[in-house]
Amino acid sequence: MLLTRLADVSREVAATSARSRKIALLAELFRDAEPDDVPVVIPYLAGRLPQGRLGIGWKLLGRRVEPAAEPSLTVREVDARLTAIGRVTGVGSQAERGRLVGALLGAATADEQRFLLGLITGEVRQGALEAVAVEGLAQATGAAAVDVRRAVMLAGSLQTVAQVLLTDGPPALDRFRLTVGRPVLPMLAHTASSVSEAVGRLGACAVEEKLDGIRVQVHRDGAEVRLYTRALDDITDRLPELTAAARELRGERFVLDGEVIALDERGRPRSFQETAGRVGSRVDVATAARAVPVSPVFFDALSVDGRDLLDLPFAERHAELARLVPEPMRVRRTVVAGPGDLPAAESFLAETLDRGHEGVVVKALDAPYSAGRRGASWLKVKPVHTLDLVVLAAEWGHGRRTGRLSNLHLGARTADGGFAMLGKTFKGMTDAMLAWQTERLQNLAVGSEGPVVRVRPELVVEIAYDGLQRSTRYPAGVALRFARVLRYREDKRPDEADTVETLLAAHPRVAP
DNA sequence: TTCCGACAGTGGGGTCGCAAT
DNA sequence: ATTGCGACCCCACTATCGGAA
Repeated sequence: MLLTRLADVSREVAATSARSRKIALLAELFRDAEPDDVPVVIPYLAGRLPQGRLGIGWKLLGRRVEPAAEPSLTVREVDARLTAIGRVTGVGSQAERGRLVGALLGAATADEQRFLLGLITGEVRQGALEAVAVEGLAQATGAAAVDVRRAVMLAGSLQTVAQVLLTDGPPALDRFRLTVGRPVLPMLAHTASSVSEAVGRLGACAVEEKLDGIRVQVHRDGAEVRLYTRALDDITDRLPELTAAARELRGERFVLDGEVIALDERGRPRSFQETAGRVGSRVDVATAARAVPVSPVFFDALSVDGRDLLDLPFAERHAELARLVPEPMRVRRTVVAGPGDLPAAESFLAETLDRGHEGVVVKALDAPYSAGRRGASWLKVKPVHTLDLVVLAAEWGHGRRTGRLSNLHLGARTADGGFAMLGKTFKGMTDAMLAWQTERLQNLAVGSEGPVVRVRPELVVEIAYDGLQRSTRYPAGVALRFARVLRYREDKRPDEADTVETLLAAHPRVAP
């Protein structure tokens, strides 16, 4: 199949807003793909490269390449050339990758270039990614969409499911079962604004500590242990203490879901930055492990001794977990019968925060494990802080925000009467707010550097954030975590905005 | 007819490791 | 030795479509 066909379909998918039409367009393309093209065509139309990331970003792609006049590239040729680019390493590799990718783009028409650039940078922006591709695949093969989706979650990969499905037909989907050693996409949580809202929605539920660490899926089959991240990257080699812990558990074969976190001598959580730095260290693991030891904390069991537990209610899965894993290695929790038990749930949240953790996850006791989905049966609750800050600058947006001033630079007042930048945010704005702030900020503009428009510090905005973190980038030595706009405060003058001093006083453990 | 779940898009800060400077 | 870049951790929120209620 020619690449130009994919570029055309992608453009058509982007041009239609109807999801059903996007699905139909993808289905038609998948039906036409030859078996050998399938492993490439399916991931491409789901917006991903089958070989994952190639070490090529915007900087290496910055130079414009003269497009070819006529399409000639086949998808298999493109795939082969990208695989070759991904294999280039060592001294001079950046220049060589740049040269190879330039040559590839030179063989592509303007339309094909747009499509390839989107794929390589991971930004296809066609309003259709994996979920729509799954539906398209189902439509192309006559399989039920739910069955295809389930197979993808269990295989952890759309591509392998697509190949089996297109070669052997819908009955072959039965082959995809939870297998020890093969990671499953983890279940995710929605957000609730309070424990009472969460318990009100779920009824009988478990209220569990939410630890600020890194999600980990642990597979053990006899002596063999494997560890996977939320995106299913294999991180076994980086966390020897987790492998050892898994070997000490009583079961021989299991799959557990949990969090890995660095704790101090008193058992209090260290900062997320320390945990993430440790889990990210992969060259000198022994040294990193001595400096920042980590602990596993489990909260779910997906498979035990050959039994697939995914469809069991959470209460039963947890009973299996409790049989297998001793209490210190399980997440702290309390079980409540419903809204009548609200005080117990709320005091559990308060105690959890006292212990230094970030909040709780409220989980329905009767819910199955919805692999790969943000099921409504897990609700996280975290305290939200707010500040009134001053807009120091704004950046022009991309995509659907093109032509709008989008990303705000936020400052708090300093002792000397100036402002210290604490971070940026693009979150929380409605289309109406974007239009309003674009107009308003342009009237306050005093200059610009690249995409950044500096403004007179006159506009006050109320910001929600999850906490402070240490920063080497910002002048106060701290940055806001997950900042988002709540509303503009036109009733406030900039000299009424919050100060760095009060912010640091509110977060004494983070203050430099 | 209205409501709501699921998706895609739009980016944020930090850290590590590798290659370039 | 330092800097720049890309990959991945963590993540919130709005707009939209289309099926559920």
